[in-house]
Amino acid sequence: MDIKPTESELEILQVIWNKGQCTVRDVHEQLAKTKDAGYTTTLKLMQIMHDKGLVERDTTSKTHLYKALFSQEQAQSNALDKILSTVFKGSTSDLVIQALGQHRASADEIDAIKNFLNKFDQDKK
Amino acid sequence: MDIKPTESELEILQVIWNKGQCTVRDVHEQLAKTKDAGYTTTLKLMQIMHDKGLVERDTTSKTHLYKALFSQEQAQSNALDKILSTVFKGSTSDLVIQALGQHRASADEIDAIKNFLNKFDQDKK
DNA sequence: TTGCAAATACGAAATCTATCGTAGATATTT
DNA sequence: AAATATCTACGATAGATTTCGTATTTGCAA
Repeated sequence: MDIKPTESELEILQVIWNKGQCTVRDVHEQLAKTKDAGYTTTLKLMQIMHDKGLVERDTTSKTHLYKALFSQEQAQSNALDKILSTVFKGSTSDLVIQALGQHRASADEIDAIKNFLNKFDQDKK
Repeated sequence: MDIKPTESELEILQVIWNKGQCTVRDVHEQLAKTKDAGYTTTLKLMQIMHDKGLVERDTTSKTHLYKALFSQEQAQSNALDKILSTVFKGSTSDLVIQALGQHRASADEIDAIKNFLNKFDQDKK
């Protein structure tokens, strides 16, 4: 998959990832909470996303149902690659440390990370 | 500062961050290593960046000198905020774990992160 | 079945971004 | 001083992205 969602497409994908399955109206109403764009704008974007293969849709009933074909994991991976190379000079540790410093993580989260690091160490041996 | 650098602008900022101070030619020659765009393209972009307030410039001599007004730290912070909200559902630990899993970190880097986490714990008490 | 509401399809305009050509200004070299 | 090289200024274009208006289709209700 060598297709990169645009900014607006990512916004839409977010909604779809959350609900699992969406109509255009679902997406549009969610977006309308923070943004204001017309309904047909959202529709058009979702049609384009379908053309690009970012989503699939079920057209059996009048109101189409969209599902994501582009996974959140893929988006995460792409996003990390990009900011690592553009603003972190490729330093993963810089990124991690800054992320932790900037956004209060809960004790549970910290534990999760520590566990991960320990497991990581073991794998290396 | 509510100005968001574009992709190309970030490429240019990277060069400026590294050198601290740049002429258009400096930037252009650096970019030319990986890309090919005309000199005036780089010039134009840097002029736009100046209009936007992303950089300042010293115009006392014929060849202008550019400095960044938008810091790398700021770019990092923005980038993290953005991908956290768009693709990581706000979960810092997901982001961190994925970053570490995806990009091999050196032992030193891992240590640095562990130290940071420990220090973090202490601060909380 | 007729009319209405809600959905899709589609073209086109409006923006934004990046690229480049050309003109004019400023230094440098011969 | 004249020619040459280098730089900035600036407008115009091309391409990508986003937005929207209008037409058409579909289902439902009166």
